[in-house]
Amino acid sequence: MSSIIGFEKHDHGSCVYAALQAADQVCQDRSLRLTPVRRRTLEVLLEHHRAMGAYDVLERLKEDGFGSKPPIAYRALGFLVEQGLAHRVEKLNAYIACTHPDQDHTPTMLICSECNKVAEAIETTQEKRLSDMEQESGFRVTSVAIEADGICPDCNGK
Amino acid sequence: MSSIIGFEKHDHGSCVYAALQAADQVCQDRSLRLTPVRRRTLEVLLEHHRAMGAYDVLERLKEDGFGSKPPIAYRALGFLVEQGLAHRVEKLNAYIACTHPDQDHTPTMLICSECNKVAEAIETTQEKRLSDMEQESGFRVTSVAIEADGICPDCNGK
DNA sequence: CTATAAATGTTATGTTATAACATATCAAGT
DNA sequence: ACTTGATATGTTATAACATAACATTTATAG
Repeated sequence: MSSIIGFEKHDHGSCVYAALQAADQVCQDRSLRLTPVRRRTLEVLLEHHRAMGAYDVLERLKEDGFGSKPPIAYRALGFLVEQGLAHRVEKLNAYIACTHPDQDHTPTMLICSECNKVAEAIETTQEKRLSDMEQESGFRVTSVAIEADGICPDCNGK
Repeated sequence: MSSIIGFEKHDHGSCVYAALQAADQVCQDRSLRLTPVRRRTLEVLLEHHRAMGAYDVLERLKEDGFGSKPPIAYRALGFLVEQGLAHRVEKLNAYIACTHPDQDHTPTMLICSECNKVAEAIETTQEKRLSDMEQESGFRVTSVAIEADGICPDCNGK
């Protein structure tokens, strides 16, 4: 059983349902509000295992009668990302629903440069590394970026 | 001895000199031309261990009498990145000189969200991982993105 | 000394993102 | 219920990042 969700066939209906359930739970637990825009934004992202640009999301929201200006989408996406319900895919300047929002994790994104599909790998153990996942999923890696945000020693000292 | 270059004090003059030397070597080896714009672009990036936006680089190039339109900078940066002489920092939409252009490597970028300084960690062994580097460098990680480009199994099959 | 390829340069435009401010909605305390 | 303070939504305007398409120049091989 692979820990990589996105490439192989799966019951997408329940995949979506579970994600929305998880989102409700997360918000309840944290006393946050999964408002209509936010929920809709997540639904839109959940439709396919692809990253979507903020403007594409916005387009969809606009169709549904929500606001039509960039901040509408950026704020909803920002909320979802903050809460771990979605991830930002830096290499694509795009956003994707998280496939396992319950666990705290470092997302590892496998981005197909042909079809643009994106799968998210779960680091089940500390030992798992990309080459293993490559084996496991049949994804052929051409380049990797690892980027950590944080506070450097100098700034830490202050 | 740490494998992370950027945060701690070092002889920056020789650091720059070495990088330019390496660049000359790389281009010679590959029959590529380190033209004036390209070399100057690298020099500009090498001035500090920070990522620079393409437009900031462009500003500098313009001052030196090179072309003043975005493609000038993007092309030079693209060349440097392709040849492994610089890296693109996805989280910042910015570029930084590589601190060890000789070795083929997966860059791991440590980005300080306070001062914007960026250090590049070398994965000396397969075993090294971020938590170790954190220990070693005093960099406190708040979030990590691991992103792999490649070809997914579906596209691979075709 | 050409012919060809590579690199540089420009114009124009496309894409992604945020600051700043106005309005509406919610939730807690009275 | 009513006010208040916080949170969320919405708008305008603009900033920041990036590339397509084409013209011109410069290097290099024949």
